[in-house]
Parts: sequence; C-alpha cells; structure tokens
Amino acid sequence: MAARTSTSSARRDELLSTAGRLFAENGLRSTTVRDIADAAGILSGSLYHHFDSKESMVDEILRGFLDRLFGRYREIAAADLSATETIRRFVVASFEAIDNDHHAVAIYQDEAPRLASQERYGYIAELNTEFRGLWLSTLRRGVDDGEFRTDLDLELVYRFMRDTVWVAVRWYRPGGTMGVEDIAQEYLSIVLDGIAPR
Amino acid sequence: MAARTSTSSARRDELLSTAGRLFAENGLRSTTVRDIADAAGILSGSLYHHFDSKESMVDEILRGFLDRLFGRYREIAAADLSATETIRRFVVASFEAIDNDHHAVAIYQDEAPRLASQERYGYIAELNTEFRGLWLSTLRRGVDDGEFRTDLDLELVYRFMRDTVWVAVRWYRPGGTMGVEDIAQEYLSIVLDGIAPR
DNA sequence: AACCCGACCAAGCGCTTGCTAGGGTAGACC
DNA sequence: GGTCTACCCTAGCAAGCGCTTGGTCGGGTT
Repeated sequence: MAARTSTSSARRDELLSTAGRLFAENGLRSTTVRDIADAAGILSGSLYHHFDSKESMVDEILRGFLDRLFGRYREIAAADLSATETIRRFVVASFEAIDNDHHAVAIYQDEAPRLASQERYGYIAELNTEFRGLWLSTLRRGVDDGEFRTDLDLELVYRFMRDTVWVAVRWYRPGGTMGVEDIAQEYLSIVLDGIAPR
Repeated sequence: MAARTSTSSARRDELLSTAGRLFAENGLRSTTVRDIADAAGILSGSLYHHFDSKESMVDEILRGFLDRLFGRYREIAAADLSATETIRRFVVASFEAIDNDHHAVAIYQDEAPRLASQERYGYIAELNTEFRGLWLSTLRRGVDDGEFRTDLDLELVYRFMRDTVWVAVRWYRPGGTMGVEDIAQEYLSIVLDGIAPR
C-alpha cells in the first residue's frame, strides 16, 4: 500500500499545510507524526495513506517554496537592471517570500545547514551556490559601475545582507501593522546608503 | 547517587565542552546522551555521575555564556559614551562573544525562541528584554543627539542589527584569515553610514 | 446488486530516547 | 591495611519514535 507520491487532493494539501505550520513552530525533529495527526484530527498511521514518510513531507514543502523563490530570482536577474535596482528587487522578493511562504522559510532558515549535508536534499546546496552567484555578481557589477563603494569586502556584504533578510522570518508575522514592503524599504534605505560611495 | 550540580572538575569541564560542541553542530534534540558519551569515550549512563540531566548541561552552557556577555554589555552601557561609540562597542562585544563562546552562541541562536518559552529558561526571556532595552535606548539617544537619522524606525533598526550580528555565528569560524575585529569594523562601516544623517 | 476506492482506524513492531540502580576499580590519604 | 572518593560499567526500564499491517466504512460507478 504505497502512499501517493505526487498527486494532490484538498485533504492532502490541508495535511501538508498543517505539517508545515508545526514544523515551523516546533522544529522538524521535535514535531512527531503523531503531533501532525493530532492537529489534523486523525491517527498517525493514517498520514501514510497520503505521504510516503515524514521526510517526504518536508521535502515537498521545501521544494515548492524554493521553486517559487528561484523562479522570481531568475526573472529579476534576467531583467537587465542596474546593480542597485537588482539588489533592491532581490531584497523585496525575499521579504515577499517570507510573507507568502512563511512556514517554509522558517523551516529553511532553521534546518537548511543540516539538511543540505544529506544526499536527499542535495538541491539545497546547489541552489545556495546559485543564490550566492546571483548576489555576488550583482555586487561586483555595482562596484564596477561606481554605484557601490570600492573598499567593500563583497563576500562579507553578501553574507550580511542575505542573513539580515532571511532572519527576519523569526520576528515578522504576516498580517501585522507593517507590511513587508515597508520593512523592505526601511532596510534598503539603511543598507543602500551604507554601501554607496561617500 | 545524585550528580554533582555546581562543583567542577577537569573531567566535568571536558564533558561539558564536548556536549556543547555536539549541541552546536547537530542541534539540541538531535544530539543524544549516547552521542555525547561516545564522543567522550564513556557510556551514556556514566554521564549522570557528573550531571543531573541532559537539560542541565544545556542550562549550564547557556548560563555561563550569557553571564559573560551581559557583564560586558552592562560595562559598556555604564561607560557614558556617545551613542555611536556605544553601538560600536556593543557590536564588537557581540562578535567577540561569537569568537569566545562559539558553541554557546550557536546553540542560543538556534534554540533560544523555543527554550525561552519553557519555565526553566525564563532568564532567557528576561535577558532578551534587557538586551532590547540597552540597544533601543542607545539608538534613541543617538537620534536625540543628532548622530542618527530622525526618520528611522528604531525598532526595525534594532532588529536588523541584532540579527545580523548574531547570525554571523553560522558562517564565522574561529581561526580563519579574517579576525572578528575585521568583520565587526566592516559591518560597522556599512551600518553606521547607513543610519547617519545624510 | 456488485464492485471499487479514497480516507481512516486499531493495533502493534522494532528501535531509540533519557535516565536509573547497583556494582566495580584505581589512586589519594590516613 | 583501611577508608574514601572520583570515575566508570553492566544492565535495563518506561516512554516515545517512525512506520506497517489488516481491516472498516461510506460514496460513487457500472
């Protein structure tokens, strides 16, 4: 009795969403299949009618999120904008992802380093490399075009910006008084001034 | 046979250090008492000669780190420096903590939100409040003194700076080519420019 | 009426978890 | 020699873990 692996149904989507919420709130390992089943009002064994394993739930959640995110990134990179504008849109796209895929981002933020070292999640390491390439080449272009300071350690700048954006998932709650656009603009107003030529 | 709870010995310190390393590398929950014992070359039961529980090991590691860190913070806050200089020293002190208490910072960074909600770790929530107070009052003073821009959302600035500094523990490795002072200075050169009046 | 199927339950298997009870040993000190 | 202490082992328990199995039930389909 193999579970269905790629089809979808309303019930299945509902269960995956519940699992995502619990994974994000309590961590991957701390969330048991019984927790998920309880929250859904069924018994733990019944989950295996819909999914192959607990891991395949995680996999499916992360894959969906990363597909959407990188679709957006590649779109921006291909748009042939100035370095400043490209960075600006990268940041905005990231904050929007925090808004749209909040649970997935939280899981990714908490567990990515440990997951990436497993063979099953090899695509995470690949996408991280691509992500870094997109940012670094844009930063370098900005320096060449005179938009950014020449004395910056770009590797460090990349890390600072990347971390600051994604870590916001820890305190940002969708539906608050402050929208993601506001937050993104405030952040950009600090950082873009900070890396601009004096 | 109650384990010793507050005394220390060379062996005990060694075990606590081993535990800290594993907790930081693999996560609190994923690290079993058998893992710790294996790494120390003893059996899991023997750990309980030194410690009451796995949780008490975590507690001891975090308490030691936070005591050192907040000792330093209070020192800086009491030194009556300009807002800019105070922020500068907060940042440097934080990066130094990443250097000195690397494992503890990593644990704290990964697990603090979940730990703080447990009664046992109530002091974490308290210290977070104190931490926020120190930063926010300094930022406000900087605005009043004309050192920082007046159009900033200080709560957001605080969160951005806090996160960026602490999240560096994920990629910083003690003993690399770049010292913590270099990283702190590079970061400050971006942020202090970004929040200075234009 | 006969059949199929998606969704779930009841029960439990094999394993891992944190932790315990009690015993042994080597070295320091008297 | 006797005692004490720090340290570790043997053996195992109760609970919890992910997952499997065989079966139930109601709503379509033919």
